[in-house]
Amino acid sequence: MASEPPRRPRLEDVAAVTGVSIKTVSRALRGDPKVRESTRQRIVAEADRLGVHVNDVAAGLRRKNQAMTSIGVTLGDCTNPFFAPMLRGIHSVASERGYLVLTADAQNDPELERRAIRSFFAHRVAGLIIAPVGNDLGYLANEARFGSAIVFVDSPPPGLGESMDSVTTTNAASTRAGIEHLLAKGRRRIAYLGHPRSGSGALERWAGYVAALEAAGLTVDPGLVRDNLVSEEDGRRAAEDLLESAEPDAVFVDNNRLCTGLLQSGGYARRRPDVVSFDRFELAAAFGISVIDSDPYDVGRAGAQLLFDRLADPTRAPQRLEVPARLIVNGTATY
Amino acid sequence: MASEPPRRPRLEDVAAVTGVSIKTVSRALRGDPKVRESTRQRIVAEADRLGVHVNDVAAGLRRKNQAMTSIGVTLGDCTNPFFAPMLRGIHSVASERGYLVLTADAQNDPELERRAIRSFFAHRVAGLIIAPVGNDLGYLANEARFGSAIVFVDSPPPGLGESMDSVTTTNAASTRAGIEHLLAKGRRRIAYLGHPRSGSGALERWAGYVAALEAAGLTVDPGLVRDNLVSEEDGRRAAEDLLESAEPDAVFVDNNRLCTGLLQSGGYARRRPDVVSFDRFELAAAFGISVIDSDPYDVGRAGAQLLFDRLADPTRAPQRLEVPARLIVNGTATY
DNA sequence: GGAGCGGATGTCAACGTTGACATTACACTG
DNA sequence: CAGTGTAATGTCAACGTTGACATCCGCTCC
Repeated sequence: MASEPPRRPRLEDVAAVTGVSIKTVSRALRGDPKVRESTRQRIVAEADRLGVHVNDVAAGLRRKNQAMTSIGVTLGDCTNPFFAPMLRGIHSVASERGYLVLTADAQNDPELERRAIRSFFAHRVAGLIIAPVGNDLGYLANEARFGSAIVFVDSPPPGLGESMDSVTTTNAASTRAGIEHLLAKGRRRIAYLGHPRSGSGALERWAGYVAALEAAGLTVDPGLVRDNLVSEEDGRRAAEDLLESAEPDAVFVDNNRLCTGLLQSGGYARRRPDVVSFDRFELAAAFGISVIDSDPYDVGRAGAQLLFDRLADPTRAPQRLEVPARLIVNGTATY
Repeated sequence: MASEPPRRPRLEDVAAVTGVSIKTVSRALRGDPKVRESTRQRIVAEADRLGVHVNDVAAGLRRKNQAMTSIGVTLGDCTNPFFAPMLRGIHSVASERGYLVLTADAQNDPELERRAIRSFFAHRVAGLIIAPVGNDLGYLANEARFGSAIVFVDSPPPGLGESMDSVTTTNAASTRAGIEHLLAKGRRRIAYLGHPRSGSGALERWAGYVAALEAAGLTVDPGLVRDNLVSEEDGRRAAEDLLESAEPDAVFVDNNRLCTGLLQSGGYARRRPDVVSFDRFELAAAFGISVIDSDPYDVGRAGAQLLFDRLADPTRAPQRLEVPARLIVNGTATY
C-alpha cells in the first residue's frame, strides 16, 4: 500500500540518456558557455522531458560558503500592515536574482526572533533581512563573521553600533513636515498619540514633533501627549480621553494602528480634528486625513538591494539608507 | 584585504573537542536517546560554546526524500489583505513543528507562480501551500508523485480534479447568511459588487447571493449587479454609477478591495446604503458596515496542519476543509 | 566463567552536485 | 607532419551529515 514514492530524477539520468557525463549536464543546465550549443540544447530538452531540475540542496552544499540561493527575512510582527508591502519589495528584488525568500514572524518576541535567526543560519541562507524586535542583537556579530550578509530594515541594529547596513524611513524629517503642515493651517494645539519609545523609529518621530513645535516658537504641552500606546484599543481609549479633556485642534498619530483606534473613537466623530498619521492606509482618503507614506515597498526593495550588494562585495563600508516618506495631504496614493 | 571569512564550525569540531566521534555528536544534537545523558550535556555545552548548529542543508541531502525542513507558500497576490493573516497562521503551525516557510508572490501571474513552484522544488521543500492563480495546475500532478505534500488554500486546485487537499472558506453559505441579514432588515433592492467570476470563490459567493434572493421569493435584478471589477478604483466607479442609477437600498460587496472603493465613492457618503462586505477590515466598525470574516488566520493554520498530516501519512484520502466565515454585524472583531 | 544481552559508541559509505584538474579532439601554424 | 593552442568534455574527490551496520563494554544469568 504505502509504496515508496519514486526517486526524483537527477542529473545522472539526463547524462545516461544523452550519453554525456554528469558534469556536462551540470554545466549545460547552469548555462556554462563551455558547452557546445548543440549539446546544450539536447541536454536541456531531455532534462525538461524527464522533469529534472538541479537539486539546490546538493548544489548549496558544494558552494564555497555553503550558501543556499535564498535569503531570510524576520518580520517583527506580521500584524503590522507595514510589512506586507515591504515583503513584496523584498520579493521583487530577490526573484530578479533567482533567490527565494524565507520568512519568519517574530511576534514581537526577542526569543522567537533569535530562534528564527538560528534556523535561518541552519538552513544556510545567503543573507538576512531583519526588522529587529530584540534590543540586543550582539550575538549576530559572531554569525556575520562567517560571511553572511545582514541588513536591518525599519530600525537600525540595537547593540551593534554603526557596523551594519540598514534601511530606515525619514522618521524625524517627515514627522516634522507633517506637523509643519498642521501649523501652516493655523493649528496650535497639536496632540501626539504614540507607541512606546523603545525603537529608534518612535524616538525619531517624537523628535520631529518637538523640533517642529520649537521651530515655530511653541513648547510641548504634556497635556496634549498620550504615550506608550500599543493596541488599537489603547489608541481608541487614549483618543477618547485626549479629545474630551485637552481639546486639541489637531492630532499627530505615530502609526497606523493607533490611528485606526483614533478613528473609531466617539470623540473623533464628534470633533473631527485635523489628523496627520504616520503610515498610509487605504481609507485615509475616505476620512480625509493626511498620512505620511513611508513607502514600505521601497524600503523592502532597498533593503534587498543592499543585501545583494553586500553579498557581492563583503568589504564595502556599511551603508545607512533612508527612504524618504512623503506627506500625502487629505488622501492616499497607490503603489 | 578581502580575506576569506573563517569556516563555519561543524560537528567535527565539537567531536574533536569532546573526544567522541562525529556520529555521537550528531546523535546528541538531535536528541537521540541512545546517547548517555552526561555525554549529551558535554556535547551540547561545547556546541553552544563553539556556536555550532547542524547544517540543515547537508542533513537534508541525507534524508530519504532529500526534503528540507521547510515548506513553500505561493501567494497569489501579496497585495490582498487576506494573505497577511493567512501567512501568520501558516507560520504559527510551521514554527511549532520546526519548519521554516518559504514565500513567493505570484503577482497574479500564472507564469510566475509556475516558476516559484519550480524553485521550491529545486530547494526540496517538504511541502507546498498554494493559493492558486493559474487555471491549470496539472503539471503539479507529476511533482506530487515524488512525495511532496501539496495543499491548496483559498480556492481548490484548478485542473487537478478532487485529488488534492484544500482549505477554503464557506463562500456560498456565508454570503447567503449576509444577504439574509439584509433581507431580515427589510431590504429588497440588494446590489452586488463583484470581481471576475474566474476563481471558485467568486462563483460561490455569487451562488450564495442568488440562493438567498430566490429563497426569499425574489429574483436577481441585472440592473443591481456590477461585475468583473478588479481594482479599488473599479469598485469606486462602479459604486458611483450603481448608487445613482439603480437606487439600491443595500449593497453586498464581494471582497475587501472593492469595498474600499465603495466607501470612497461620493454616492456612498450621500446615500449610506446598508453594506455587507466579504472579508473583514479594520475600519468596518468606524463605518458601521457588516463584514463576513473569512478568518484567514484559521485558513492558514488549517492549511498548514493539513500539509503536515499529509506528510505524516501520504496515503490518506484527500481532504477538502471549509473554514466557517462569520457574519459580523456593524463592526469588527480582533484575532 | 562463558553465553547472552542491551546500551553506548564507532566506521563507512552515500546523498547529488560542483571545483580543480586531466584529457581529448581538432584546427591551425610553420 | 610534429607542435601548439583552445574548446569541449571527463574524472575524481569533496561538501557535512546520517543510515546501516559493526563493535565494544559491562552486566546478568545459569
